[in-house]
Order: sequence, then structure tokens, then C-alpha cells
Amino acid sequence: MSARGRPRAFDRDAALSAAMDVFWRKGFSATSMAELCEAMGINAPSLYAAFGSKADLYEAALRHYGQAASCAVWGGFKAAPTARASIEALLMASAANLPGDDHPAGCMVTLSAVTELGCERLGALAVQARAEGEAQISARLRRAVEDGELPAGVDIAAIAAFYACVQHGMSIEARDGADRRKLETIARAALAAWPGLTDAGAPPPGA
Amino acid sequence: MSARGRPRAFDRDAALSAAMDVFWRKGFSATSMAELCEAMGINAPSLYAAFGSKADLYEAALRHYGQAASCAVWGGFKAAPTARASIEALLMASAANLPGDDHPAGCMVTLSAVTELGCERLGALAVQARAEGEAQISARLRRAVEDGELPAGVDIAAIAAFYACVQHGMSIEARDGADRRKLETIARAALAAWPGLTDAGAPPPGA
DNA sequence: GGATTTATTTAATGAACGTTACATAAATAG
DNA sequence: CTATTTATGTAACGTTCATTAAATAAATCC
Repeated sequence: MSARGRPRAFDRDAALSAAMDVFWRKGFSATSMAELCEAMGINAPSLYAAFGSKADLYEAALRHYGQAASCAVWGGFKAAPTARASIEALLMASAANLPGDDHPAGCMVTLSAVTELGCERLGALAVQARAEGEAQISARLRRAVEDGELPAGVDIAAIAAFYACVQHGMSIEARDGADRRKLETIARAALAAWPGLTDAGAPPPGA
Repeated sequence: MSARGRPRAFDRDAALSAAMDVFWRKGFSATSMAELCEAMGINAPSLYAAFGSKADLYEAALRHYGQAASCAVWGGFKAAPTARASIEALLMASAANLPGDDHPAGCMVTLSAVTELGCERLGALAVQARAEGEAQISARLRRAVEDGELPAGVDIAAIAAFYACVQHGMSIEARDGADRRKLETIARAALAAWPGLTDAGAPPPGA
């Protein structure tokens, strides 16, 4: 059925992973085909045959990242029994994973295409990926209201926007060299807002 | 004394401002000399004579931004009577200024060199500029402890890191299209953490 | 006035960019 | 074995990149 013609001489997934690493570290515009070829250990024609173009490769790398790293960050979120525990798990997993210990620092999705509108399609892709994160938090909070964990008057959109914002900010801190401990400190500080945010009708102290 | 030779035919500050706009919108790597020349209304040799190189121009633009926009954001912070009011002013001014109404969205410093390490010197410059923001918050908190506004046991570094992180995150939200109201909602949510963070020895609820 | 200094325009520089022809190599199909 | 199909390496494609040489224009200095 399959395997007609000369077989591919490289591991497609490993090559994609190597490309992801370079893109993650340097961004789309600042990464050249030459760098990609060297990191992936293949020549340009092989790259084009397997992935289409530089932009297509970036898109594939972004999706690859979404499946791999995001899994580590959102796994605890989905498994946690309460909304509060979900958000704590999300922030703590972010703190654990964002520092660049054995990979580039910060979340590739968060940092992607923020400055580089060189390719419009890629920018839209990153925006959408970030929006999905906030939507997940919203959905979790909505469920918590339905479950009676949170009062009905709670401002779901505000809470989701806030914690998404903190998580995005943590990527920048990580990029600037923040270690796990510092990110956990930030996470705990953000969780200190929880009681104030989840008191039913009461307006937040800052209003 | 001055003004020997043929006088410059363009306004240096206006040209720098135009360059800042392009860099702010597209980032360093994704911006070409051709785009800069067109936006600035000058030819390449004039640009090189006045600013040195593309990287030098970016550095000048970043400093120009720091004086102009940061002023609007940090002005209220410095003038506020209490630490709490300073941080509220900082976040609210950020919410008011970050949306891209008559300029690119998000803070140029925050978004700068996040993805683009094409030029190492510029990356370091942006990291330093961001660190200065957090240092300002720390200094303000320290003063508040000295003044007796905050108890001595308060974790200054944690609070500063948290609010710096939120402010950085707001730039990403703004870049993704968040308007002033949404950013103000985030700011108020972040301020909801204030009581929990400034209770003296008590560990934050998330610990 | 002529000499000097600085800015501008035009045009070109070599290098690097992303991408692709082309010939060759390695597999299966018949 | 021959024909077909797919991948690979080499080498080139035309374009764009950041940068600059050279000639001209506009100001001050003496």
C-alpha cells in the first residue's frame, strides 16, 4: 500500500521537533532556511518536499508544540476537581515548564507572532491559539458556576481574562530569565486574588 | 557655532518617530530598510548618516519610545501618594494606553526582542528596560514599608514580580485586540490580590 | 568670490534570502 | 530486468537584504 519510491532518509517528527526548537528560540522572521536545514540535518529540497515552505513548517511546528508542551501545561488544569484547583494547576505547571531548562524559555504560542506580522496567516494562528487558552478557563469557570462551586454573580470573563493575562506575562518573565521559583511566586500572588474575584456580587476592591 | 555644511532636509525627530512606529508594529527582524526609508520619507544614505545603522536606529527608537510612551504610563505611578495607588495608576494607565487606537497595540519595550534575538545587543537592551519597570515597583514598595504604609514582613519582590508580570501580560492582550475596558477589568482583578499580598507575615492563600 | 563642509540623490555593492531545476539514488511494481 | 515513483545532493534561480561609493547640491567660513 504505502512506501513506494525511495524511502525518506530522515525522521520527519525529529526534524519537525528540531525546527520547532529553532523557531521557538528565534521566531519566524529571524530564523533562516539555512539555520533550519542545519538544525534539521537535511537539505532544502527535502524540507520543501516534506513540509511545503518556511511558513508551512512554522505552522506545523506551532501545532507540534501545541500538542507536546501545552499538554504538560494544561493536563493538570483539565484533571483538577475544582475551578480554583484547575487554575492553580495551570499556573503551577506553567511555572514548572516555562523556564528554559532543556528548551527555549517561555511559551512558543504566547511569544509567537507578537512582533512578527511578516506572515499574516501565522499571526492569526497564534492569536487564535492564545484565545483558546482563555476560552478554556472561561469554560471551566462556567462549569464551576453550574456545579455550585462559584456563585452565579461571578464575573467569569474578568477572571478568565485575568488569569490568561498572568499566564501570558509569565512567558515574558521566563524569557527574561525568571526561574521556576520566581514564576511560582507570581502564580501564588495571582491566586491571592481568587477570594476577591469570586465573592458574588461584590465589586472588586480596585473599582 | 553650529550649522556648517548643507542643512538636513528632514526633521530628525519626526523621522525617528516614524521609524519607531514601524519597528513597534513589525519588530526588528521583520522590518526592512526599504520600509523604514519609505515611512521616514528619506533615502538610505540619509538614514545612515543620521542614525548609523538599522540596529542603531532601533535602539534610538526604543529610547525614544521609553521617553514618550513610558512617560504616559509611569507618570501617575510616580505621583501617587501610596504604593497601592501607584500600582493602580500604573495598571490603569497601561489599560488606557496599550490598546492600539492611534499607535501600534502593546508596549514596544515589552514586546521587543521577545522573539527576535537577531541582534543580541538589542535583546539585552529590552530585557534591561523591562527589569527597570519591576525595579521601580520594588523601590516604591520599599518606600511604602519605610513610611509605615505596608507592614515590614511583606514580600516586596513577590508583589513587584506579580504586578510587573500582569503589566507585561496586558501588552500581549492588547496585541491580541483587547480594548481599554477589558484591560481595566484585568487591572482591577490584579488589584483584588492586594489585600492578600500585603497582609504581613501571612502566607499567600495559594501556598 | 573660492574653499570647505555636510546632505542628498542615484546607483551599485556583495551577501543572504526563500525557493526550485536537474540529475542521481533507492525503493516498489510488474 | 525494466519501468515507475519518490527522495536526495548539488547548484542555481531571481529577489531582496543592509550598506556604501560617487557625484551633485546647499549651506557656512574666510
